[in-house]
Amino acid sequence: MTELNKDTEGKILEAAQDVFTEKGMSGTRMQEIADKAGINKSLLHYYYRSKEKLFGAVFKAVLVKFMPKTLKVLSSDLPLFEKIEKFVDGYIDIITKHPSAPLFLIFELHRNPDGIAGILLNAFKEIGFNPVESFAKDVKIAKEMGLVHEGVDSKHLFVNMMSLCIFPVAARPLLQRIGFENDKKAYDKFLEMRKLEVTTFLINSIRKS
Amino acid sequence: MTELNKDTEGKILEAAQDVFTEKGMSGTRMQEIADKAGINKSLLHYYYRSKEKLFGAVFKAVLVKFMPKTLKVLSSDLPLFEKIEKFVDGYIDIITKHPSAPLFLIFELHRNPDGIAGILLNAFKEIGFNPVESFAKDVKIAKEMGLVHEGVDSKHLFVNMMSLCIFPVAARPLLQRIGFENDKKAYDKFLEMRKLEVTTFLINSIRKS
DNA sequence: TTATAGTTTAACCATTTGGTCAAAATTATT
DNA sequence: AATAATTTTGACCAAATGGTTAAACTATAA
Repeated sequence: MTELNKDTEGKILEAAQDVFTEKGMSGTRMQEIADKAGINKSLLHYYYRSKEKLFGAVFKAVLVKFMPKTLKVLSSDLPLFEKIEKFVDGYIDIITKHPSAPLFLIFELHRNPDGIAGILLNAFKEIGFNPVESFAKDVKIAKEMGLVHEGVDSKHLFVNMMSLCIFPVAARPLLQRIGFENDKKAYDKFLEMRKLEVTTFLINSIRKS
Repeated sequence: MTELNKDTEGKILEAAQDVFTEKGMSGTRMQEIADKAGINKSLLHYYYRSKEKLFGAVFKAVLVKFMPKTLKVLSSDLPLFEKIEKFVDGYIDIITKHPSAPLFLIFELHRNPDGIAGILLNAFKEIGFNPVESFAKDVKIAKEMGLVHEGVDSKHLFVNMMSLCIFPVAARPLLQRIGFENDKKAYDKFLEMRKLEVTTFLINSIRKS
């Protein structure tokens, strides 16, 4: 629990977030959430009518935790290289703090794509901002300024950036074992270094000259 | 079903693979596997004693499908750049053919890291080959030949390569929607192009001169 | 043909699980 | 203080689920 004094509804949502992001929708038991929140199982249904409703609330909450910071960077008018740097830095930070969140989002999206992707797309519509399109503009400008190769494809670049940030955290249980002898601290350090590594890696591969 | 005539045990394993990789351990119902295999639920327990045993068989089968091809490339004595090219090409191919497999592996590994990673590590031990270490040697040689920058870190490079191959397939339900208007063919094409894109992207970022 | 071993099925069982409900406890209102 | 509204609990329920078992079916060999 982040805060000590919280109303029941908040305590439930927080506990639910822990369990849902860790075990996914189908792996989560309402009883476990209740235990973690230190309350009776019936209370879950009192505040959130059903498991699905509670799941929806959690999913939204996780999105809200992730989107604002990252969108702020992406929608800023920083030049491309700085934007990449800021994004990578902030993104690796935030998913390191919530390591099970991205895998949770991806897995549940895979399970029920249309039902869940709707939430995301609506969020984009509401703020009238699509990160992919916005990124394409940035790349175009950088090309016109002669900073990046003409051959650079903005969509590939965007996907590359996301991949390089998310995958090493999502696949940590695997990677930490096959490449770091399961040394937690070593992997933490590795992730910290990745901020610079990924940034220079990305920029090196697109920079002209 | 790939083959028409299969013994019951094979039919079960194939159906189980479909359902498990799609929905994960906790989201899978034994009944659904039985239905998909066209047999009685009791038969599942006749051939594989329990759900966990069946899950274990599936997990191993998925590993076996992935490992050999990729390990063959990684353990070959091709020079670094060609090795990267061959690996990326083959890997994107195979995970495009089994799109839910990598997410399945990662998710289940996240759920029960020690229990499951053991299988993997044992597989490596058996063949006396660790892809990460082997890759480190290749990079070292390429450095000595003056082909790549001194600053290149082999572990980052390896993780980058895996990330760039796996994530775009694993997160397809999300990416296809936010960047490709949910156009399946467009995303297929995007993935196909990624083979070249990722290869040049990786090599550009490490090549000297 | 008949005995035998292996395969498949239907009926059942025990437990788990999401969910309900009425009563108790607590808090707010008059 | 008395009453009403809200919150919390424990007991309970129906459906789902992994698993068992005995019987039926099939193929094989003597």
